Parts: sequence; C-alpha cells; structure tokens
Amino acid sequence: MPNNQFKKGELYSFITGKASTAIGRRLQKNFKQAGVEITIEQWSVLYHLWKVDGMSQQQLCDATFRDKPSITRLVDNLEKLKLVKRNASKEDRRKNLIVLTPEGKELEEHCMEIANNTLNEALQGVTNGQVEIAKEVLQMVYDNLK
Amino acid sequence: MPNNQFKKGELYSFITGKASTAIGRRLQKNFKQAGVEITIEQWSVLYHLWKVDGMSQQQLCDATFRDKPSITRLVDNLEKLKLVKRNASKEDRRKNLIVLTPEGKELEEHCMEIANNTLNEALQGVTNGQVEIAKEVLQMVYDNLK
DNA sequence: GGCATATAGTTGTTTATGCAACTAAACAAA
DNA sequence: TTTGTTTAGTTGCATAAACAACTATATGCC
Repeated sequence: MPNNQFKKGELYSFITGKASTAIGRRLQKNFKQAGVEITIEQWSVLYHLWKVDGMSQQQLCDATFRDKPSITRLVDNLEKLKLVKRNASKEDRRKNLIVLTPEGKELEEHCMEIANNTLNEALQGVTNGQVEIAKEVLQMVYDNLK
Repeated sequence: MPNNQFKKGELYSFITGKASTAIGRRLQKNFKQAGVEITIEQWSVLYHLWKVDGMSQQQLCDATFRDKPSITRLVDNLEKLKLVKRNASKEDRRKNLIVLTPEGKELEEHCMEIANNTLNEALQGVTNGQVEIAKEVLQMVYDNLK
C-alpha cells in the first residue's frame, strides 16, 4: 500500500471482521437447527483433530490461533461432552495428546456438511476469482501479523 | 459459485476469521503500548459515536453487529470509564441516547491514528486492487448473511 | 551433575458474546 | 378506549477470549 490512508469504512470492517462474525453466527444457527450441540469454537478444535488425531494442546493453539488457557478450557468442555480425551504423552510428560472418542469421530461428516453449506450460503454470488483474491489478502494479513 | 465444493483450507479460514482476529489482537497490543486503556470492542462502539454522537443503543447494535445485551454491557463499561453517558430520549422513553463525554471525544484522534497504523501494518504488501476485491467479497458475505 | 532458560499446561481475573426471558413503552387495530 | 403486537433495554446464564502468573517438565550450557 503506497498511500497510507484508508477510508473510514474500510478501516472498521477489516478490523472488526463483520463478515466472519456473520458466518460464525450463521454456522452456529445451522448447527443448532440440525441438532448438533457443539459451539463453533468447539468445532474449530474438532476440525483439526479430524485431520490429525492426537495433537498436543500446544499444537491446537497454533492451529486455531488461540492461547493456551483458551485451549485448556475448550478441551475441558469437549471432554465433558465426551468428544475427546486427554492422553498423557509417553515422550514428554508435560504434553497431553488430545484424541477423538468414537462419538467425536462420528460427528465429522455431518458437521463438515453443515459448514460447507454455510459457506456456500455466505459466498452466494461471489466468483471463484474473487474468492481466490480475498483468500490471498486475508492470508497476507495473517502472515503480516501472526 | 457454480461448484459447491471448497478445499478444506478455505473453509476453515473463512469461517474462523483468523485475519481479523490477528488485526484485532495487534490493535489491542498497539493501544496498550500507546497507553490507551480501552479494549477494541469499546473502540468499536466509540468509533460509531465519533461519527454520530447521541445514537440509541439499538442503533449501536445495528452499527456494530452485536445484540442488545452485548451493547448494554459495553455501554455500562464505557460509562464506568467516563467516556460516555446515557441520556434518556425525550421522544421515546424506552430509548437511551449514548453521548460522548469530553474525555470520550478527546480519544478520537489518537485512537484513529493507532487503528490506521495497525491496518497499514496488516496490509503491507497488498495492492489497492486486491484490497478492493477483498472488501467486495467480505461485503457480499456480510450482506448474504446479516 | 548443576544451574539457567525454555516449554506445556493450568489457574485467576476481567472483558466479551449471544440466546432466553423479562419489563416497560410505543404502536396498530378494533 | 381497549387489546394485541412490536420494540428498547436489562438480567440471567453459559461459553469464550486473552493477559498475567504459576508449577512442573524438558533442554541447553558449563
């Protein structure tokens, strides 16, 4: 950006993330309507475990961009829901490996379908090219600041 | 979107808003370093009051995309900080008009400078064209779902 | 081996969010 | 005027976020 002045409208929306708030809220609503009783934050943890089961909490922090206390509490609640278990690591006694239960595994297909449909809803009328560019911008922002 | 399938990576980032989380976190850090003792959520309310002083709480809900209880509590805390006051509306006794105090007004310039610099930081290496397209996509997403 | 530093996870605290439920005021229809 | 419906704001509740501080474990250096 050669010129360092933004119109105020851009400033606000970029900072507050209204679009992702709207997606998150819609996804939560769609989960609820479909009888899926997890929060979107819990989903965001399960999402990574479905891809790689048995991650450490620190790995979940990195993957979900949250801090350690937040992950501790999210995992607490997922344990309560019997969707995950903490297994002490054999190689490093500080580490817990978070593993999916059978119920946790079972949720994947249904949740991912709902999430997929929600994103389709959100991106109605947006072209593939626009999505690609938006992705690039958001990735650059994230890389600039993480 | 003719084809309703996304790669999983896109799915996750769009839904969770990692980029705006990163911006928000950086802005909070920059406020703190500059000795500005407000949260970014409080800033988002002040932002609208700096543009239009004396808004009702419902108007702030619409402007900031939050629900009524959230605004009630944000305004509570801003009152505690003596940055705003609630004035009962003369035309409609249900309504509070939220007005800036002199201290609240005084914060504008410094806060907006910090916010501006933070967004510049975030958008390093992004072209004007890319920003424009990203904005359009995010606006469409928001309009599709709000 | 001992000590300094780094790391994983937990606890405390404060702020925030959004759904549900409620009260009071305003508006619309009969 | 009365009644039914809508609207503005508040309270309750559960979940979440992140900073600070802490404990226990692991790593690196002398």
